[in-house]
Amino acid sequence: VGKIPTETVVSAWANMLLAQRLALSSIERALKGAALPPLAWYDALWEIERAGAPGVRPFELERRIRLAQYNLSRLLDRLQRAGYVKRAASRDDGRGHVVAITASGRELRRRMWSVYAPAIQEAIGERLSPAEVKALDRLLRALVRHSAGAGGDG
Amino acid sequence: VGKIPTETVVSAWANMLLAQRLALSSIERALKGAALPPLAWYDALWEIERAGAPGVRPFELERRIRLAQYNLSRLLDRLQRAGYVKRAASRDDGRGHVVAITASGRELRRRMWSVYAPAIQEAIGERLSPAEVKALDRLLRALVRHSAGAGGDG
DNA sequence: AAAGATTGATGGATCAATCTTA
DNA sequence: TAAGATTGATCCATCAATCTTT
Repeated sequence: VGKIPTETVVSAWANMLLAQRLALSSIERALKGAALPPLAWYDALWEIERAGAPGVRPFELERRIRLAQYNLSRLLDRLQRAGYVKRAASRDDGRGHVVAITASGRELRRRMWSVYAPAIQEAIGERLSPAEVKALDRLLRALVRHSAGAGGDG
Repeated sequence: VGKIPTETVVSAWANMLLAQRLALSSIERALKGAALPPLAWYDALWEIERAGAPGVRPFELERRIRLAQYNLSRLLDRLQRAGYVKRAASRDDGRGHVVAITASGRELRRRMWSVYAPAIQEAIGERLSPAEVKALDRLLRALVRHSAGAGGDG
């Protein structure tokens, strides 16, 4: 039997949904306005770029960006078709492969950040004082920390 | 030219994305586990129920739950087909209509809440102290407040 | 049998165009 | 012309099934 949340807990949840929806839609609008791909591409490219030259296994990516396996599979298809990543058979494990970013992928990631970063600043940085941002970061971190184990999508 | 966010601003944003993704997927999992429809149905039913007997215009709903017009139009189609809402021509305005909840719609909303509420408690209430929840609510409210005007989806 | 990954089918979200009345 | 609302086409997300290698 689950416990009932207080009014404040429900309010915090509702405001989190709303705040994120507002921020996300303004960020996506900014990206589209600059003729750039959606945010999901950024997340994937960023993690793949961080993995460097050896590349990264899809199942690793899956955990880092919290995307279901089949979902990631098709996102990688699109990124590959557009020339932003390359797939190569894994030496260690015959079942899988490794994904690496290309030069144009790095370039796209950089261009996306030049739009994404100011949009984050506008949605968060300009609406709270530095101390408030720090407090918010701390509270959200606490929410994430305790659920490290729990599933993402699958 | 947009300003660059600080590290803390970016961190807060990333943790917000992650925290919400984790909470949402556990909530959706709980609903599915109880053979109930997705969260979007709850939001719509709740606002329609709040509107009471006279019903509510879709363009009003659109603003309250922040859903694009075409998106809402199809969600209402599904709710209507399932018998949870009714549409009727508007007396005041020949262009539009009003939407009202049915008895089985109210019943579904109530059943969904009995799963949704404990899931919110688990995701937020049990991970922060009451004082922390209050602080989080206040900060998120500030993020929302300043963007009251800005667009939702369309 | 389980892990890594993909695929066919289906439903939902989005864009652009459309329709009706204000 | 603009507001309220819907629809056809298309793209993405999701489910279930499948394939290969461990």
